Amino acid sequence: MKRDPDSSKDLSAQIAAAIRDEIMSGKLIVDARLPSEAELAEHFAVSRPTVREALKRLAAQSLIRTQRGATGGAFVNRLSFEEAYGQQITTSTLLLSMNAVSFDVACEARFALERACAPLAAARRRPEHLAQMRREIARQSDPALSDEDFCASDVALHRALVDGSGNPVLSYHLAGAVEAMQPLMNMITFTARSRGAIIDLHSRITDAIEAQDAGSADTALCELADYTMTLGRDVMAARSTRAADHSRGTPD
Amino acid sequence: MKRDPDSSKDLSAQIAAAIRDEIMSGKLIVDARLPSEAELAEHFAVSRPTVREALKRLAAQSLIRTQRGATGGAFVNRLSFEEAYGQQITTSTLLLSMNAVSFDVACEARFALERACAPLAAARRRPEHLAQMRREIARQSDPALSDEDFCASDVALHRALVDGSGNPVLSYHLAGAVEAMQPLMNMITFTARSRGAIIDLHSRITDAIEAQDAGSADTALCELADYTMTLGRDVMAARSTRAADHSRGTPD
DNA sequence: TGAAAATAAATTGTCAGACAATTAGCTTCC
DNA sequence: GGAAGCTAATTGTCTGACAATTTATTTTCA
Repeated sequence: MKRDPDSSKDLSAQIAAAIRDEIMSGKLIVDARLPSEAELAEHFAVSRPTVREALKRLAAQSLIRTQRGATGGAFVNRLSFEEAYGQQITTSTLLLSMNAVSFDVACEARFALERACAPLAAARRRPEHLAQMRREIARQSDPALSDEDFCASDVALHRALVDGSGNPVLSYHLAGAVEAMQPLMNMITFTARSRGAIIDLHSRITDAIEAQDAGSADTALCELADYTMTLGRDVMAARSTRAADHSRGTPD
Repeated sequence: MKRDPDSSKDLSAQIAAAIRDEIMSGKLIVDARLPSEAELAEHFAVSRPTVREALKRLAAQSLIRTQRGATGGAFVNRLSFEEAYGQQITTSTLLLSMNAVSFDVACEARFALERACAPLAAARRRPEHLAQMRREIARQSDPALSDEDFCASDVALHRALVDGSGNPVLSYHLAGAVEAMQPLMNMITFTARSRGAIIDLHSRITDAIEAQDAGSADTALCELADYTMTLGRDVMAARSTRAADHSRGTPD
């Protein structure tokens, strides 16, 4: 375990990288205990605060966990699916919001991936997945629901569909794609008519999944993708029209 | 910007969470400068080392970057696709290696997602994507190539295919799925025969993408998925047979 | 006057040492 | 035997200091 001496990075970054390599290469296995902070400080010839900064970097990625007390220390953490979901969602959401990713591109990616899950979900969905989807459809049918909650329910329904594939790795990869769309969807104002259309498509998808009819599910998903993109384009068009009006001095 | 007072987490984790919320909610926009460490320490009523640990946590997730000097400080970082790829790959690789995910499950997820890219790639692939794929096929045809390099080239080919979809968000989501398979693929010993079969399928896929024939590309991808899973199952079978022999005391 | 050089100021990076809080294990006492 | 207390190890946090780096300002000199 050695840090790169002629690196331009911070000491704490170098040390974090050295330990990360040990973990990713399998030299440090799950639940293995790292040397104490004092020992690491001595080993790398740095001070304890510097070691601590390095450890916090690793903790931020859920690579280690720490425990106080006599038998405490830093331990290699088994990255759980839950933690991985969380990181996936954080990264995906920021990537989309910070890079001016167009609604169309994000939507295309999301539905392309979701369509990949549909056949598996149709084959393997279990009663709880169907129940979850029906529950969300019921929620969405409440006209008192705010646009934001409508989007949240939309996300929940789609995650249930993805989970129906019975492949946790697939669920993990899709988590970011589905959740990161929520902020973009929140820009849309859902009229009673558009809600009705979406709920109708959600019902068709759920019915198809229940009937294990992958073809119908795919068709409905494609229609939903088209419809969602249309809504997105309408918002963009309205926005640019308003901006143009503003620049010409037209009142609101 | 306030930290949760009755949280069981570390102070540095609470502060990191508070700042992360500000970034994710958009209150701190890209390139905005955070208060200096001394100011943050005063604001949160903690010491500077604690603030620094919090900032390192955020830096580990590429949420901020720091700069020394008079006009330096911590700035909200625009999460680039490159950085997001990296985090995606790290997380995916660890998730698979630490959770005893079966080869089949990981493989199924990967090919399901990749099949979702194929139609888009067939429609939009550009010459550089085809060239990259051909180049990797040529590399793979060299019998002197080690198994590890063969896998690396395999990953490179599939990433070129994914990038051919022309959707960077899709490429981002697939990066983890494709790259994280590499350690699992490395467990397989590729015979000349299996290499030939794989290269043949790679060629068919590339030809189909070049001909913009999404159907043929999908068929070849499915065959490749089946073949890869067969190889994986053979390895597992051989391994369990050997283990059983060992437990009965049979010599190697 | 203009440009180069020196200086000052602000900020992060690093260090040393200390004490608090927590936890496991051991010891002592009943 | 069990409960209470003590001890040791370890992480969590604080204080204060100095080094390194970068920008802005001032001074100096041609």
